[in-house]
Amino acid sequence: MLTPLRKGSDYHHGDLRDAVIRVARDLVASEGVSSLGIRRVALRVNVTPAALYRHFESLEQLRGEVSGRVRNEMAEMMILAREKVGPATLSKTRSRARFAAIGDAYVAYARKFPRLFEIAFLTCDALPETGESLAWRTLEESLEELIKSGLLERRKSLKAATLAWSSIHGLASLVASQTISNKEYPLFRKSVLDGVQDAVFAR
Amino acid sequence: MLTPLRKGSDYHHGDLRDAVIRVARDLVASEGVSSLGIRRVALRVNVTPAALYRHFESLEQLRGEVSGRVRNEMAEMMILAREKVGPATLSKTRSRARFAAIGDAYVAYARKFPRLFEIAFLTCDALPETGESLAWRTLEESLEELIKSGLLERRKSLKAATLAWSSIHGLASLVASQTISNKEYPLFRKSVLDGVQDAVFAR
DNA sequence: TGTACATCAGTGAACGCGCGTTCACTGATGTAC
DNA sequence: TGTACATCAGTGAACGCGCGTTCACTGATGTAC
Repeated sequence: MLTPLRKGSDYHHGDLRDAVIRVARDLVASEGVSSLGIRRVALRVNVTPAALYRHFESLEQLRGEVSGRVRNEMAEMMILAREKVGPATLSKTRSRARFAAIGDAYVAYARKFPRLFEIAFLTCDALPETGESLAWRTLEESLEELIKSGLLERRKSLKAATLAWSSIHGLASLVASQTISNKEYPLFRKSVLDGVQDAVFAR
Repeated sequence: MLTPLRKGSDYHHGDLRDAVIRVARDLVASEGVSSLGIRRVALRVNVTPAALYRHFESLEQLRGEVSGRVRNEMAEMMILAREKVGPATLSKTRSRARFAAIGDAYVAYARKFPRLFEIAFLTCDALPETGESLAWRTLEESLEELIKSGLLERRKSLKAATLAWSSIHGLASLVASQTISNKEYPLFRKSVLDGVQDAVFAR
């Protein structure tokens, strides 16, 4: 496992910072936020606890770093799902499908990795300084497509963005926390997707 | 502080179980989920740690108990807000206002007590066996009013419930996690409330 | 009304543990000459 | 090409701490007679 990336030596790890975040992510994914710890992670990376302090100021900062990485990961899944539908065109069907795809991917992520979804939106004291998130930018792009294809009026687009995000995020959160079960999920999914479209699309 | 409820003795506490949950709730509210602990709570209740094991099997169970209590508290706030609008009538305006009130109260709670909102929807291994929640029942009552006053078609009411809950919950969650700031909140709030009504109410 | 007794909610001490963080150190690496 | 040296990412040991849980116990309470 975890072979040093360069040379024969393993006194210097090579890319400890990245390895730590990756392992921390996996730890949270499988055992939950509260099981994230300096020593636990160090053990799994095969490194002394103190070594982590070369790369992170504190546990709190590591937590923030993981949170940020997960938010990015989510956005990447959204983009991937959107591209899988096909490239952007002016087609109404196409842009609608691409829009639905990013919402679905968001919820799918929360279903697949509930613990990661949890840490992504945990109140963090020490977040890495983040500008506008990749996920939000992806949503904006999608709305732009909807406008260009004539499905959405420009003046409605901000409302559309906020409503879409809130309701999709809520669905994801209820799923992740197991407040709604797998059995109830399809109904919720349909209601939310339809509802967003009812409220937002020009008809 | 925390005087014994009966008699002069303080060897027996009187109502330790309830006091523990109450204090645990307050601890979470002010310092977050991860600061909840048997010893911390015991200290604040002025009781030996071991005493708590007369009333709870484990920390995990106490956590679940707090989570349940908070969900109830939220529902009570919702009902209070709804009644403040005025009693149910057949008036369209009235039932719409009462509907909006419970949604607003839900989000208001998350804004006021973000840490409590957090624990209410945390994945818990040991939840107290709970039937249908009070909050959900309150939402159903409100939808029934909307139907009776002619604002909502019965066949749409399940969709209305799920959409309303998802989007309001999402808004609350984004607010609690500080993903959206106080400055952005009014826009989100209006978008969500309007959006739900657009998607759901007969026009 | 007074006494013996069962009940059981509390005490207090101890258990072993893993935690985050610090510090003086070491040794691999890359650079300047 | 070979050597001296600065750099700095790692080690290893130690710190003090607070944690959840256990156990044999104690003493207040309410009940039966």
